[in-house]
Amino acid sequence: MSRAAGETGVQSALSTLRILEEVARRQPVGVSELARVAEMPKSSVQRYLATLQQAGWLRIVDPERARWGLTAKPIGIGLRAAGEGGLREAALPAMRALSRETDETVHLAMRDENSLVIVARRDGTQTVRTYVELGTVAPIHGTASGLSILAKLPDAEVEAVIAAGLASHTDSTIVDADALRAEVAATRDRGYAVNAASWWRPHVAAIGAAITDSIGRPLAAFALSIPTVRFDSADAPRLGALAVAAADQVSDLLD
Amino acid sequence: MSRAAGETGVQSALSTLRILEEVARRQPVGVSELARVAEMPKSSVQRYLATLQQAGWLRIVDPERARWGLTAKPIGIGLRAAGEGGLREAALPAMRALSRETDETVHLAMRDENSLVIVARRDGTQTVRTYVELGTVAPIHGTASGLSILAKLPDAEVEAVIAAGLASHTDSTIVDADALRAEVAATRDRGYAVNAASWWRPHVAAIGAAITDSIGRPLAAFALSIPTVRFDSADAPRLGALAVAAADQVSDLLD
DNA sequence: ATACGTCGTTCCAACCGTCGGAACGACAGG
DNA sequence: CCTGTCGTTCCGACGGTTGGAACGACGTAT
Repeated sequence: MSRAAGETGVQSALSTLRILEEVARRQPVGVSELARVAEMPKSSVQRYLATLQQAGWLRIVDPERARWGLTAKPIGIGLRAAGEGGLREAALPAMRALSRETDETVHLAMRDENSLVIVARRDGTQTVRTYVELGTVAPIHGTASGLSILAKLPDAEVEAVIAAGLASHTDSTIVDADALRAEVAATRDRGYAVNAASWWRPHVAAIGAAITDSIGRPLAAFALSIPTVRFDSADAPRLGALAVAAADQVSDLLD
Repeated sequence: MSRAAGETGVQSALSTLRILEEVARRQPVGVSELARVAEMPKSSVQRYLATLQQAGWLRIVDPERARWGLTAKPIGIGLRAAGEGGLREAALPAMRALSRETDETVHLAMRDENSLVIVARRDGTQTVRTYVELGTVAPIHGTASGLSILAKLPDAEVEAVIAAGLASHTDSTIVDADALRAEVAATRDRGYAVNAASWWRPHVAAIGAAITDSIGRPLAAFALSIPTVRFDSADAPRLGALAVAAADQVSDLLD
C-alpha cells in the first residue's frame, strides 16, 4: 500500500475515519455505495462500519435496508471543537438580522488555520439562492470571508498562507501571491472583502466581514453569498457596510 | 489482545477513536497524559495522534509544548449528526425564555436511541447551579428529560429500553422495571417528568418536558436542572407547566 | 552544580491483527 | 426465469501494527 512520502499514519484508522466522513456526508447510506465512493473493498467497509458502531459513532438507522447514519456522539465532539464559548450562538441573532436587512443568504465561517468551515447559514427570500452544505471546508484565500479574515491578520500570517500554497478552484481563483497581497490591501482599505469573480464556486459572488475577539484577532466571518447573476457592484458599499456592522456587533459581544 | 466476546472491530481504529475522544475532552493535552488516561503505550498514542492529524481531525495547538487539540472538522460532522433541520437552533430562544422565567439552568437533551446527549445549556442567575458538560451522554431512564421522552413513546419502545437494561448511577436510580413503568405512567398523567431523588447525578433534581415532531414522536427534551437543596416539590407544577409550554412551543416550530 | 523525574520523539523486529477475494442467500426488475 | 445488486460471512496469507527501549531536552528538587 504505497502512498505519498512522509505519511506514517495507521492505515486502518485512516480508512475507518474516511468511512466515518462519508457516512456523515451521505447518511443514510449502505455498504455498497460507501465501498464505491471510497474505492475500498466491500468487506473492508463492512468491517469499518462495525468498528465505528462498536465505538458508538455510527448505527444502523434503517434496519430494513441496512442503512447507516451517525449517532449523537459527534455532536458532543463538534461542540468541543467549536468551543463552548459559543461564537456560533452569539452570532446567530446578528446573522438573522443581516439576512433580513439584505434579503440575501448569510454564511458564518469559522477560521481553522488556513481554511474555513461553514458552520451556519441564514437564507433570504430570493427565489435563486446559493447553497453550501454546512460543515464544508472553504479556502481562506478563495472566499470573501477568508479575505476579510486575512485582512485583519498581520502580514507575517498572510505570507504564511501564501507559502502554504494558493490552490485553484475556478479559473478566477487568486493564485498569484502579489495579486493576493493586493486584494488583502484593498480589503483593508474597504473594511470588507468583495468576491465578484467566483473565486471559489462558480456563479457565486460574496461580500465578507470579519468577526474579531477582544484583542482584534479574527476568528470568523460573515459572508453575504449572492448569485453572480444578481450581484451588482454598485450595491457592494451598502451591503459591505451592513455586513461590517453585523460582524462588529458580534465582535463586541465576545468581551 | 483479548476483549469481551462478540467484538470484531478493528483494534487500531478503536484505539485511535478513543484517543480522539480523549483529546476532545481534555484539549489542549500532551502525549503522556493521554497515554496515562487511556492506558496505552506512549509510542502508540503518538502514532494515533499523527494518524488523526493526517486525517485532519487534530492538530498541535501549542507548538512549544506539543499540546494537541481539535481542528474544525468535527464541527461539520457534529452539525450533520444534529441534523441540518436545526432542532437545536429552533429550541434556543424558547430555552432562553424558560431560563428567564424560572431563573434556573435549562438543558436541551437530544435522544439517541436509548440515551440522551446534552447539546445546549442556558443558565439562570442563581449562585448555586448544576453543571453538566455539553456533549455528555445521559441515561434515558435516569433523567427527567429521558422520562419525559419515554412517556411519549409507545409501550413497546419503553419495554425495549427496559430490556436493554437499567443501569444504576446513584442509589436512587430507578432500576426496577415495574418502578420505571409506574414512573412513566405518572409522567404521562402530569405531562412532565419529575426527578426529585437524584436518579443520575447526586444532589441534582430536575423537571423534564419533551419536544416532539409533527407526528408526536419525541426527539428531545428540556430539563430544568435544580440543585436538590433548592428544589421544592411544591414548585413542581408551576415549573412543569412552564417547561411543557416551552417544549410545546418548539414542537410547533418543527412543522 | 548535580541528580532525578518527566516530557516528546524516534526506531525496529517480531507478532498477530488485518485484508479482500470469493461465495452465500435475498431481493427487485427485466 | 434470469440477471444485477444488495448485505453478509468466511478464512488464509500477508504485512501493517505494536510497544519496549533509548534518546535529548527540560524543569525541579537535592
